[in-house]
Amino acid sequence: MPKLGMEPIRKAALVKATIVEIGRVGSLDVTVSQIAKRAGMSSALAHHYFGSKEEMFLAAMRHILTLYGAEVRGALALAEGPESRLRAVLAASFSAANFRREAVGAWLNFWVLAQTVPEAKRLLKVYQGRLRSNLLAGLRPLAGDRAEPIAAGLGALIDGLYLREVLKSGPPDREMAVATALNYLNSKLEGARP
Amino acid sequence: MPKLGMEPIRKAALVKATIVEIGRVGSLDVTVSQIAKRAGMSSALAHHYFGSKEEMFLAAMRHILTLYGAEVRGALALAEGPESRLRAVLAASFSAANFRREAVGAWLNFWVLAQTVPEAKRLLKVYQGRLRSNLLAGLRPLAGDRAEPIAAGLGALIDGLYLREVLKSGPPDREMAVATALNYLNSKLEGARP
DNA sequence: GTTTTTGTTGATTGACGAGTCAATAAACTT
DNA sequence: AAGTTTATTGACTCGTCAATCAACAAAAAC
Repeated sequence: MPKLGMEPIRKAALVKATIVEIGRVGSLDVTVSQIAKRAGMSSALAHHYFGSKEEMFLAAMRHILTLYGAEVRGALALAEGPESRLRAVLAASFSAANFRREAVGAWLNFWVLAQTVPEAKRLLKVYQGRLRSNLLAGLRPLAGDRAEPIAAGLGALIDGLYLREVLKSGPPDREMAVATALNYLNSKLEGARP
Repeated sequence: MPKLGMEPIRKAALVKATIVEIGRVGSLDVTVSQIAKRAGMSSALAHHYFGSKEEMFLAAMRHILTLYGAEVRGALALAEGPESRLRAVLAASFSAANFRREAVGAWLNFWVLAQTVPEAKRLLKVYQGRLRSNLLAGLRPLAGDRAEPIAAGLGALIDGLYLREVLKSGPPDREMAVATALNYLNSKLEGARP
């Protein structure tokens, strides 16, 4: 029965299942068995491939971060000019894939994880750094010196919009989120233009 | 040895200890024993007064919310005119008491709790509603129709600034947080003034 | 064709933790 | 003084869960 080359497949399934389960349960109190079951294998196999629950969580974070990074890079590739680039970053941040309840719920819990697990903290900082530099690249041509604080504010605003999404009942409202962020951006940029 | 009328004292000690422990550990994975120990009693007594761990968490949330509400009300009482009121709300949100690592860490974890426990969700919504209406009261005279979206954005920004505080190493930077929020406010209001 | 590597799981271990209980004691009531 | 209420805890129950292990199966290597 055992086919070879299962490792990457199993790992991918586990990562996906981890995110789903965390999103579903709404906390990190997910058992390895739950995750493994959803991924269609025994909990022993999950341990076999990842060694520990924590490693599974970290792999899931890396995965989300990778997806997000790819999405941003893709959107950025099509954009021309600073304004369009900023818009691209926002669009990616609130894309259907990233802004769905499941992912947002997982995101929140990774934030909690970052309080305890240094590697998780590091990963979140990577995300923050990337977001910051993406925003700065677009902002500097438009706002010069004032780019820095604007980027900081916008970054916090994005995270805050994610946070609020968690509490909302009903379907995610990407429109609103993007509009709020763009709005912020515009009122900031108006001040710097003729 | 047993003095009477201990209930409120014990409960208060437990609530305080709950917040401290959640902030210290950085997650909701605190044992009742830890909390009780910090509050100077046996875990059995903690159960005696609160019945369950969840009730303790909720009491802790209510406590934080009460403190925050009192702080806002106090600041608001001294303020005159819409602008001053807005400033007061921001100052209270980032006051030394509310913006210390411990409280912020607990806050984040309550957000997680809200995903599972309806009463926690309700409490958080109360907070959001209060913040919203406080902001609106100050904003409407200054921005009219545009008050609504500005308040939504500002609310999310405040939550986002809290969130980012969690990841930061080093001491909390209230100055920066207030400045960022005020900055947001100003660029929003400029558009609405002559 | 035997050995090694890779995949897989059921069963088990060992720890830990929420909640309960019985027992003890001091204070208040009558 | 007898009875009741309030305070308090150590010991115990019961469940859960991460992690390990022994064993089995199939492919690959030799």
